[in-house]
Amino acid sequence: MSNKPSIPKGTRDFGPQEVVKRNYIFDLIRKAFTRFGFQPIETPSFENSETLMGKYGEEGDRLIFKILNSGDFLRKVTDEELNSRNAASLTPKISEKALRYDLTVPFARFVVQHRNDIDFPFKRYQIQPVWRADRPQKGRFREFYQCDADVVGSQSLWQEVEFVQLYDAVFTNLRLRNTTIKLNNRKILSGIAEVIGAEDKLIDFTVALDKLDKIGEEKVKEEMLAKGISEDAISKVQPLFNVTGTASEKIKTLKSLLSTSEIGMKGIEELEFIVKSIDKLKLKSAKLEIDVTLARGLNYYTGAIFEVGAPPEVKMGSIGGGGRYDDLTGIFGLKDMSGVGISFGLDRIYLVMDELGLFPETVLETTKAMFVNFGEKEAMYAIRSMSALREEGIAVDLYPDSAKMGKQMGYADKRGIPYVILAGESEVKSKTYTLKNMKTGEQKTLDIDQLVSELK
RNA sequence: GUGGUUGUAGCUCAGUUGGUUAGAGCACUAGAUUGUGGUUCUAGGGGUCGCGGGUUCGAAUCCCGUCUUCCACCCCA
Repeated sequence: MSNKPSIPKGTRDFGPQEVVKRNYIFDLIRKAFTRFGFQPIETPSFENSETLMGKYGEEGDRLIFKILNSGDFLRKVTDEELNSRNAASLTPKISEKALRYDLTVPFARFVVQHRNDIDFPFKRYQIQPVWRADRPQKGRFREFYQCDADVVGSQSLWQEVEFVQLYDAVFTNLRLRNTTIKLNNRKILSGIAEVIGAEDKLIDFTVALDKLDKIGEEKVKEEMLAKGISEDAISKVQPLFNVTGTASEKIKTLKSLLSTSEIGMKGIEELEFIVKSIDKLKLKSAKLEIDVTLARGLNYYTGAIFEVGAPPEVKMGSIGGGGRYDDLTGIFGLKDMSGVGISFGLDRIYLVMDELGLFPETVLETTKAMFVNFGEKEAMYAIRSMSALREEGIAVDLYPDSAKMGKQMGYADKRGIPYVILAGESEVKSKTYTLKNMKTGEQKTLDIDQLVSELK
């Protein structure tokens, strides 16, 4: 058993049932993207390292899977470089490619590279796997799918409004109720930092604030102090720790807190527009909630920030996120191209839906009916009949060997095939079929037209 | 990257302070049942106890290393 086969940690095999269920989610997301006017693109699994490196912060660089150069990749490395044992300086010399870490940065690269062929505003969607050299844990894998929709080339806040509706549409179609779309704005966070005079500590401040509902007010303050934010500054934003009530009450609190900050007020204005619009339009199953502690995500967000929380009865991190980035393509040399986008975490949505039993039973019924094999003549009759059924779009199968009935029935039962068709000597003679419903045990004799309409 | 946890049959797990030939349930195969599955009964196959090393007369059991699983932190979908 020393050669027991295995797969790398954080990766998974998917059996037929899992793939069918995953495809169910993929299909609904893809349909929603299409209905909202997005067009599909795909980018390579791996990019040039310089495209990815440095875009996700230091932490992100560590989590990017690097691909070793082909051939004699150590030839050009000097002894000195090798002996220095400095991974950061050695890595670019032996690895020039890396697996994509998300879909947003490759998309930015795509936009810049194809700018002359793209009609702006450009609405694209992309459903592909990404890889992170992370340590796996619940809902966290090293290979997972992201389903992204972004718009570039428009600063209109209607995009944000539409993205909230898109989230709502997808989760409603998945029958995933009680999701929470948390909304914040980077400008509000900048405004807060400005008010307390700690602009340079914006990241530290927001990272600490983000943990509020997890570790509590006291611990957050402790962390802020530890990061060098003054006690005076913290007390200035005391109201921030208790922003409660309705959306308009929250906005009111924020307005009084940030009245001196121009950027902060701009952020509130944007937030208010989105909230008021959604209020008029109404959501079907999701809940939109202002959350000023929402700060996670990539540093490139400059406006709205979204994050979707799973239904509260499931313990799971966020199942989606996104936001506006005014200058994403700037890093690739294309300035003033505002973008906004959202992402669905397919693998986590799957886990949540599985836990809540939200997959319709019918998704597993991939094959509708199976013919029992009675022998050569009968098999020919079955094959002929199957052609007709398949042309009608009905998925049917024939047990390949004329094994014992019990065995054939057991096979159909285990595969979850809902109907078995018995076509033996007498049926062949009378050009009929005995259709057995595996759930009820009920059987009836039908001709081909009746069979088609029964299985359709 | 830090801390903890896990690994015994295809699956879920027992296995005493180290002591003969490592067990159960489910699953699998065959039969009871020659045109009827999910229930039942009977019989059978299947494990160098994750891997490597050490201690010992003797290791699934103790020690070290390593890989893997799951969890928390960091960060994030």
